[in-house]
Amino acid sequence: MNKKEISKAVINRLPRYYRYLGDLLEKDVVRISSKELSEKMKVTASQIRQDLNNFGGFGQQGYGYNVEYLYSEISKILGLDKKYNIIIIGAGNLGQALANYSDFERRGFFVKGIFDVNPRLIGLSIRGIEVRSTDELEQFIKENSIDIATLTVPKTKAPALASDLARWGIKGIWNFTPTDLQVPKDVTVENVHLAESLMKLSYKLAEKNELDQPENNSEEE
Amino acid sequence: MNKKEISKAVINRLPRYYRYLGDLLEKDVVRISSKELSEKMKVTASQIRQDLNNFGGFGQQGYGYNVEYLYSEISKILGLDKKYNIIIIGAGNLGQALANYSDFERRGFFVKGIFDVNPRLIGLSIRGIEVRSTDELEQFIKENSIDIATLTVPKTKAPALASDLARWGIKGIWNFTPTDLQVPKDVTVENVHLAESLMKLSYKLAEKNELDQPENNSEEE
DNA sequence: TAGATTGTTAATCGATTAACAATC
DNA sequence: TAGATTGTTAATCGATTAACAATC
Repeated sequence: MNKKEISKAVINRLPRYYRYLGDLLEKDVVRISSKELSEKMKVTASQIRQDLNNFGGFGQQGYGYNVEYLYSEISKILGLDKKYNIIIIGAGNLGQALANYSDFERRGFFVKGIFDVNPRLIGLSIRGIEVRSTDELEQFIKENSIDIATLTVPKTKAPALASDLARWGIKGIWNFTPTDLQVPKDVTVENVHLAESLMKLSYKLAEKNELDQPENNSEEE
Repeated sequence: MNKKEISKAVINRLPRYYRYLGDLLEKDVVRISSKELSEKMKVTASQIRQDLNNFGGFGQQGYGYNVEYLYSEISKILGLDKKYNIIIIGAGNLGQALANYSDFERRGFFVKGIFDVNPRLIGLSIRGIEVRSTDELEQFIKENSIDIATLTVPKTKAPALASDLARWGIKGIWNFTPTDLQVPKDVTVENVHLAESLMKLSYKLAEKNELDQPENNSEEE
């Protein structure tokens, strides 16, 4: 039916290709071969060619890839040619930081609303966007055709909120809460688990430390 | 020499096990089998057993795993039994949000300093920690034996900063800038690429949309 | 045309799952 | 003891890398 499933590993690498191509574009690089790119990105040229060929033949034998063209093709693959209306739920520090991150708009993500339960935050203006009460969520989502909700609320509030959002027509959840949300299959969740990221760093540090130690390998004394 | 290399896939899953076990612990669950846990986490029981056995036999035949014990073992594996001194470089919105995220302290990560180049931010106090000038970085790192630096600075500043930090003895970098940092191999980098995360969400949304469309498969008209 | 480099098939490697003997 | 469930080996599956014919 539709082309064979793209593996998750490939999808995870796409934004990175996009970033490197953007950097090349800024430096006015016109063409690049999979070999050159592979050296910059520290992956194999083979992997780059395999990955890209999941989506089509974007290169030319004997030439390589045109940077601008490939950049724009990947941008389409990533859906960055579309516009998304997004809201941020939870106007705490992280929510505010995300609201202030104007870079998202360049990529087509427009912050239409910010919500919180805290009366002290409601009414506050962040980059010109007023913080609203979460009571208004349902109506706001429907009236402003919101596609994506960013969740920066306390963990305990997340599950109920996620199912409400799904019911109200949200199609994507950018989840910053440390939980795995249960949502209907027409809703997509992308997680940012900061605490887990920090733990991975901690693991790697601890691991290196062990290798350095003269290593006391004996069990009990 | 040392036990066989742990794969990256396993390490990435460890913090998630840790989170689920923490949740079970809060619910006063005493024991759990790989089967039960696998149903909660939506992975195979086999994978759980394989993953854990990379680090040792934490379970007991016929019984399963003691939640508290396993939790504490994983915590050690992740290096969460150690204390880390951390600084945040870049006191913008995201830096401030991270500084305010007190939860890190519970896991042994102590924010000792916050730094910025902006004179308007210097002197400001965040959770009782004064924002300092980046001029003081080298001295501060050495005097306070800082282990980890969190990078929430503009992309352009990141590469030079990373190599300075390595020189000054930082062992881990939690990198929020959209770049892959070049560091000596005794320094560990853990990336949080928010823009890339959002692009993955965007990809998944775009992909679903395509499947819904009646799919106009013809090339050009 | 000759040289370069892709697109793609085949080979290898690694990770996941299944199966089951060991054992609590 | 019988039942349950681990730890671990073997089988399968998928992803990465290598190789090379196609072709610009």
